Amino acid sequence: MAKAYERIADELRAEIRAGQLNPGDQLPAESALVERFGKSHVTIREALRVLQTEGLIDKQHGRGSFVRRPRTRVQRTNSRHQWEKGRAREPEEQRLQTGATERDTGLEVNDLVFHASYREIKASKELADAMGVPEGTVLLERTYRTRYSAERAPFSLVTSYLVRERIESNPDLLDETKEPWPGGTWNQLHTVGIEIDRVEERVTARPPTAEEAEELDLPPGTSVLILRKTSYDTEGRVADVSDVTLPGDRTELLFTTHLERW
Amino acid sequence: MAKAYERIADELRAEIRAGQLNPGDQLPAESALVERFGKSHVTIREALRVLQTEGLIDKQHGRGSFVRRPRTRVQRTNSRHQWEKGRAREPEEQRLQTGATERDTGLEVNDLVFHASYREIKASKELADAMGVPEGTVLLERTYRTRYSAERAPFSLVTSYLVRERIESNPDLLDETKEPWPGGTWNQLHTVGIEIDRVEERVTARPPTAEEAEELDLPPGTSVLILRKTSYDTEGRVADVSDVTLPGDRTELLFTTHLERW
DNA sequence: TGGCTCCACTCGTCAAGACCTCTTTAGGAG
DNA sequence: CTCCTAAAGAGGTCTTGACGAGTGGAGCCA
Repeated sequence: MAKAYERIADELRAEIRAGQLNPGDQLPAESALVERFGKSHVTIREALRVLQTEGLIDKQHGRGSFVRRPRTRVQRTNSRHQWEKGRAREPEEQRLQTGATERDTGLEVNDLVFHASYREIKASKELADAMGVPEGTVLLERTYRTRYSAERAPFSLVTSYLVRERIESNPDLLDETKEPWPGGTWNQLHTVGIEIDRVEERVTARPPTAEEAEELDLPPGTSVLILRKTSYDTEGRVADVSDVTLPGDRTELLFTTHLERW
Repeated sequence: MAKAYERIADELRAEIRAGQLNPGDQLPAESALVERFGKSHVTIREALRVLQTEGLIDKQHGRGSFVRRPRTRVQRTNSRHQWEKGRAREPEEQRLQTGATERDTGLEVNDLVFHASYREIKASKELADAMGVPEGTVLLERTYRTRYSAERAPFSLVTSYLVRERIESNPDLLDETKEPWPGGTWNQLHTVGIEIDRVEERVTARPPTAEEAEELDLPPGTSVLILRKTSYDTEGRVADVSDVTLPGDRTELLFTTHLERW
């Protein structure tokens, strides 16, 4: 004896998968489903909630429920790192002309970068471990969002960290009145003679927090990709660490690995 | 005038974040929360549902609600590809001794591979594009699960594809009575002289489908990582394609990118 | 024509209550 | 001492019913 709301969810899910209901199509109104399944309002809503958290439908207050349309994804590649490394030592005028590196189905776009905050913090245990420094070490923390030109919602929330001590030899970098972007973290590192040798990227996924859902404009039934990027210099020391939150329904990470010959 | 269930969810969420409630701790019973907030059963449940889909709490029928404990993650690296490439040409006895490649916090483990199905299919439009062959081309499809030694639930669902024609020169590979595993896809390719040159991995994230949640034993409030791995041979042709579904709460993908020197 | 209001239709929130199922434990039967 | 059972206490399902709130169109009015 299966539960009523599960049976209803199963039936509607099957209809969507079978193509009886196509992306963008409106589902019958809740009142119609009450009739059709002979169950109460609340039970019908429970069934729809299941489909919503699966990301199968979008519910719109006052309008109805609709089969969700797949979103076009912005691609973020690891080959960009090589490109960014080169860019980091270009003179400033030149850097300003080339944009950022996100691509959308082959189409290159600039992202607008919104600088939100730039401050000094003391490394927590977790961060200290990640950066290979003692707990309490002074770090520079930069937080920003990137926004896809055409879209309203940001497509990434970024927090990046540098060890203050390692870039102190260039006093410009510590001047808070100076906008540290554009140029980017690697450019800062370049100015103090640090060369990046390799990048490690750790990827996980989870549901968005309430704040992330708000900021990235994520409807129920979506996930976020969590990416921690760690750059190492040529001596094997951690050069910088970035935490990136990406909308799971609009992002594709592309990693290319070249293998050695036999 | 915020909605009651949101206020309640916010308050409980704040308590969890502040550490008043620690991972593993039991939340007050629903009946106690009804008292505390002066709201009805359904409203309290609605609030808890919010926290559940955020992955903050686990609800256990008959026991109570508990603050979710972070799960230990199994790491899947891209450096494994190089290792697997070498392994593909080892003699069979030797391959059987070395296990698979998942690692758990530095500890190497064998995964048990459960072979589920092996069959021939005709390439759909989508797959044909991915493999660079005409639609309808005959493919070999293999589906299996890997299971982490200590755990009950699988930690990946895999479907991989080969172009039949390209491995026909080794009739052993087409014998359905022969277990194609272990050895792996790349070993099959090796026996017909195909060498892998590079691997592209595309990663996205979304909520699990009902079936994935079932198979991977995923509680509400978790995501899955979707990984499509495409291998290219030394002539730039697609050698094989694999679709992998990974539990987002138990998996960390680690990609290392080496940069060229200045 | 343009703009406004009203209304029908949609989904959203909340209540109170009945009854079910699951877990745990205490206590009794063997 | 072990095993079983009953009961308490937890969450799960579902109903009926009442409002609240967003959307969009029909029709009125200036």
